[in-house]
Parts: sequence; structure tokens; C-alpha cells
Amino acid sequence: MPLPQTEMPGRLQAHFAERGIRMTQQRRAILSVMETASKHLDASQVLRKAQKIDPSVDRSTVYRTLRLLKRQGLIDELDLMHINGEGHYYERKLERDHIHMACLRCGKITEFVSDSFERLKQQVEKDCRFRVLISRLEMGGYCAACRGSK
Amino acid sequence: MPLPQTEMPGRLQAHFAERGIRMTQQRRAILSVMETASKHLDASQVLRKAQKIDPSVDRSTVYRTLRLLKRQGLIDELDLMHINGEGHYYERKLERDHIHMACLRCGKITEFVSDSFERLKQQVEKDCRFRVLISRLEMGGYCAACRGSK
DNA sequence: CTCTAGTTGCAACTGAGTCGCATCTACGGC
DNA sequence: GCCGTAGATGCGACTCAGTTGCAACTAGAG
Repeated sequence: MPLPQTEMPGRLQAHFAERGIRMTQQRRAILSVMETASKHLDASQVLRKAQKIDPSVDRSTVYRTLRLLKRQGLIDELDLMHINGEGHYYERKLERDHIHMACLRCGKITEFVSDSFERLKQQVEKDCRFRVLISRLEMGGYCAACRGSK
Repeated sequence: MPLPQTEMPGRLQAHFAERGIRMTQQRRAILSVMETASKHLDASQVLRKAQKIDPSVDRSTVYRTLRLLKRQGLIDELDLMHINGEGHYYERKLERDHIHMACLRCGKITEFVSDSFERLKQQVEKDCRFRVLISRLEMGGYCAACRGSK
């Protein structure tokens, strides 16, 4: 029993339907970009990729849609330690949060999943009576390859 | 044997001297602001406070000095989950890193020191062979007081 | 098919942060 | 103390991310 074409192309799209959020041509393009992105796109990269699918997509629509996705808890916003300017990066939120490490020398971004991170969040929930909805752990330093020098 | 006036007013100032970084009237004002700040100032707040000490301090000098302090590892830069716009907040770096929690409802910022966080960083150092120089853990959610509603 | 609340493109705007440059000044050497 | 200069400052113009007001458009419920 093969999945219909519209089933798997997007958990994001499914979320929109579930929550009764209107679907448009432009949103479909942006969601598909976020869905298939290999990693960490900034707003202008999202724009460019979305325009390849639907050239009518405007900058402001990208920002509006990213904000919507963020508020729906479907994407995470990252700084990546501001290694390249002031902008933000976005990535689809997966089941497990992960740590982002940015090498201050070569700029490489590494990700790391850790149970300790999950436990730390639970500790905050319990000890601080704080309901954690989003969390972001970023580190800056030197990656394995760059540790040798300086 | 009383300490001379210039001794204790600033660990920051001491660091500058140690590392042979030039001290100016304007920097003294900005360092003193950072030194005595109770919490989380953004650049424009630093500017205003610094100008009360030395009215000649300019916006660009504040940015330049904050960048310097950041690079020297003397202050940390925070987003506080962008609860108020896009800007950044700064605070003196203390011995122990701490977690920042921002309540998405009332905007309150809470801090939390946890050994688990230290251990997590050590795990990253070891497992990823990544030298951690700066780290930032921020969470967004609902504080104890706001958990009741919504 | 119709109606309308929600969405979009556009262009103008805001606000954080940067930069080039002429002027000024901290401070090491005399 | 005074000098000379590398480094810091103020200023104004600039960049760049992100936002907004508005008129035109459209998804999708009825």
C-alpha cells in the first residue's frame, strides 16, 4: 500500500492542516524547502530556494512564514554563535533537540545529541517549575581539526 | 592596608591592564557599567548608563568595546529568546555559566546554575573533541507563575 | 459560485550594528 | 615632564535583517 503523494511530502504541511492553518502556494513552497533542507538555512537562503519552486514568493512572506513556523514550534531558530553576521538560521525541529557547536576558527558547525541535555531540561522543569517549550544550546570553540593550532 | 581606589572597582579593568589593553576614559565608563550592572543590558542601555558617567561616549564606542569584551571572554552575549526584538543583551561572565529561561508570557528572565550543565560541557569536550570556549543555553517557556494559564 | 477572513507583494520603513576617516589621546621611551 | 605614534574615538553615512501598512488577491467554508 503505497503512500499517496501528498502524505509524506510534509509533516509540516500535515501540521498546518491539523491546526486549520490556511495553505497557500507560497507556504507550500517554503514548507517544502524547510522540509527537505539538509541544514541550517538563513532567511535569504530560504527565499532563494522557495523562489525556485514558486518565483512569486516574496521576502516578507518568507519572514512571515518562518515566524509562523517558529510560533507553531515546528522549526528552531539558531544564531550559530553569529559566526557569519547577525542573521538567524532555521532548521526543522526533530524529535530530539541537539547541541550546536560552531568552530570559531574554520566555521564548521557540528551537532551533538546527548541524553544529558534531555535530563538537564527535565531538571529545569522540576527544580525551577518552568515549562520548557523551546531550548537552544550553542557552543563556540575549536573543533577537533582546529584544536592543534592556537 | 587599604586597597587603593583603582584596585577593586573592576576585575574587568584589571584584565585590560594584565593583557596590555589600552585604558581610556570611555572604556572606563563602559567597563564600570558592565561591572556594576545588576542584569542583562542591551547596547543602548549600556550607552545611556555610560553617558551618565562620561557624556562623550558614543554609540560606536559602546559597540566596539562590547565586541572587545566579548572577544576577551569577559562578557557573554545573550538573545533572551528575542522576547524584545532582535537585539542582544550582555552580562559579565562569572565563574559558573548559567542557564537563562525566558517566560514567553510575562517576559521574566530566570537564571539557573546546574552542575549537569558543567558535566554536559565536559562530555562535549570529551566525546566530540571540541574545545568549548563559550556556551549559551537559553530556554523559552512558561515560568512557575504563568504555568497555570494557557 | 459567492463571500470574506486571511494572505500576499510591494515599497517604504525601522533599528541594530558597522565602517571610513579625520581628530584625539594613552602611555612607552626619552 | 614632554614626545611620538599606535591605537582609540566621534561622527555621519552606510548596510543589512527584519517589519509594516496597504491595496490586491485567494483559500476554502457555506
